Amino acid sequence: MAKADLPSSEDLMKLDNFLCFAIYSANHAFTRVYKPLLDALDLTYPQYLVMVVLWEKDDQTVGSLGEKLFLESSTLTPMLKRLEAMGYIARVRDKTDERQVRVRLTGTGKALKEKASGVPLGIADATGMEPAEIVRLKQEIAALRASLLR
Amino acid sequence: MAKADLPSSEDLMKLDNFLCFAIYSANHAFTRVYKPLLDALDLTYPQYLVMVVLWEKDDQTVGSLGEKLFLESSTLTPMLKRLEAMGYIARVRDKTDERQVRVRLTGTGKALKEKASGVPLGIADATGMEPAEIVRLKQEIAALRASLLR
DNA sequence: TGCGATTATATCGCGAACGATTTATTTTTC
DNA sequence: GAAAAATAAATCGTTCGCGATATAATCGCA
Repeated sequence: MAKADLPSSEDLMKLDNFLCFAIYSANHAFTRVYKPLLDALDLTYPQYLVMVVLWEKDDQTVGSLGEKLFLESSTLTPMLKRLEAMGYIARVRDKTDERQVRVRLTGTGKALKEKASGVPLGIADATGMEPAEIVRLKQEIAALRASLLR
Repeated sequence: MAKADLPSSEDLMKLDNFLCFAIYSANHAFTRVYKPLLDALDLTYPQYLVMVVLWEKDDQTVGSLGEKLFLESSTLTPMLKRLEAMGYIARVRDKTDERQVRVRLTGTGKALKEKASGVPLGIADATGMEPAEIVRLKQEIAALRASLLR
């Protein structure tokens, strides 16, 4: 296949032409780049994403976190228990609707935000991309996600 | 933040501005889209990727598969055992170098390629993107992956 | 030749991630 | 106002994914 050509029908079955694999493997690559930065905070990459959502808006339900992160309660519940055991968050049943669990940052959890403040720039640096380029690519991929979930 | 602006320093900590999260969540979205298509083949999405690599070139070592898929032997070994148990592949020690395990398609495994032939178009369809656009985005993300792993 | 270093795969423990199901609570409906 | 439907989390079983380590085979070199 020449550089500018579209994949032929047999090329459709080659891994290197898979958009999904590019995303799959880029996701793993991100996880690796995050690892050393997050080790200092005692967070895994998915745990860090949860903390980012809570730093943005404290006191959210499990469902609300799940909507923002596209995760199920079956994934979040164990993760949140770990974050609670580490002392970063507290999980409390909502008094007015006992079905819901509200997730709140502890003092330690709030304080962690400062320690994490350098992470985004470290990551941006590792991408080797310009800020504007990052924003554009991010938007394209978010649009793709929306199409896939439609 | 206005649409065309770059993220300000406080915006850097917002999930919606994370390129990594766009990729992370798009990856999950792909997994969901693949699910119904792969159920018919009795394959998970990562197992399907392994089969794609083998359909492209049969008789590869675990290490060779790992290089192409960016996966460790600790991930591949159990996956390959499952594919073997399903009868799609065979795992045999290399006679000339007993450290290596060669992974080969069985007849059933080869035949599965036909059954899977419609999958790529089904996925392409779900992206809602034009072929040329898919190729371009795939290349950009592959380049990003390369930067991250540098 | 033989022994230390390297290489290839496997094993183990842990943390995601999901679908299916369960439990508990709230809301709806009759 | 009680039974039925809906909602929110949690639980369970399975699969991925990795790092650290183990095991086994091969290589390098004195």
